[in-house]
Amino acid sequence: MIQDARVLQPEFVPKDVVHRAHEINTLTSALDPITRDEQAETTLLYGPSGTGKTCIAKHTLEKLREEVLDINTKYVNCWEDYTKFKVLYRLLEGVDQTLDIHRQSTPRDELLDRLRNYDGPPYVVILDEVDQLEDTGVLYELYRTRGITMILIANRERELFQSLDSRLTSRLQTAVDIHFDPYAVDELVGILEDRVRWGLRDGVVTSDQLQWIADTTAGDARVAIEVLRVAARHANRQKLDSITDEVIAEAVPEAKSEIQQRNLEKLTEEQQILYDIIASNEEISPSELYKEYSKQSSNPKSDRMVRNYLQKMERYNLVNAVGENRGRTYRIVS
DNA sequence: CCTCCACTGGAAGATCGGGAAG
DNA sequence: CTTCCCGATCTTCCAGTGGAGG
Repeated sequence: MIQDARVLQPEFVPKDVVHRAHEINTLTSALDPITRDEQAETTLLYGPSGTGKTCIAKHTLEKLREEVLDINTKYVNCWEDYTKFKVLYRLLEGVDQTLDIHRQSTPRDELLDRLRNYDGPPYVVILDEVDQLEDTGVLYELYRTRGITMILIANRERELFQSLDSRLTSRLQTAVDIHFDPYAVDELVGILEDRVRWGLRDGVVTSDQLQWIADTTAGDARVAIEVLRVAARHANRQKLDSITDEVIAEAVPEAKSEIQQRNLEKLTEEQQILYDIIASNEEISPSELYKEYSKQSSNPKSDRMVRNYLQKMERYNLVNAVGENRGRTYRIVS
């Protein structure tokens, strides 16, 4: 059934990307100055999840590496590395400058200084989920650092700019914007067909079935590929010769809940308590939520901290806050 | 209109835990 | 071992917002 499981993993970046030619071209020409050893403009990639932003950024950078001998690149996911320190640390990793960084011997701004002093080949960095940064001031610092070209990825343009440093906002007027729309059904089918061809044995899934998967996933390639992965895994376990309609029907909700589950697992114990309380109520007011939380937690944190947790859970898209001020209630994202 | 109050989120400082030096 | 320093986490304090009710 499964010949190469890697192509069904979420991080997989194909060698050949069939769609998004326009986006790739725009990004490629924005990065073109690098081939002449000149400074390239910052690029901003926007679009909902599963529209190929990360994939296209990585893919284009890979092509650039084939063309330019002397270049450093680095991918940083700001969701995982959301502090200024971690982002800078990752970037130094990309140029092998972290060897002797220890927390004690490293004064506060040493990391940035080191990046500034870096005078190697052009350094192109992808900062994914950049709106998740707790301190976006680091972007301004990086913007001012010669030799570093940034590719910034965010879900929504407006939300990104709200969180940005005003000094940076004005400078990004000249940045190259690339918008990503959800995939059309036939594009999504094409993407799935490629993955099937590379990763599964011939004939295990029909094109009608791929069409069906594409239809139910609303242009989100991440979810569509996850459905395919879950379906292949199920069929494999049940020792079937091919993926049946039944298997797909099961895989659709399961894939969606697996994606949700992965986010839930990132929550701390305290955050789990909050999530469970909200989940057991249709909606709940902040004060009631905190009262209940204090009762259930063996080591309750302050209400201010709980507000931080809830903010984080909102960003993970697990919890929804409806209304402002007095009227606000929290509920679970279904 | 004004006051009250539940709620938000920024700022500043305390505390925690880990790693390294003495 | 103790002491020191760091980032991360958490608390404390507080100004601001806007709806409810006089």
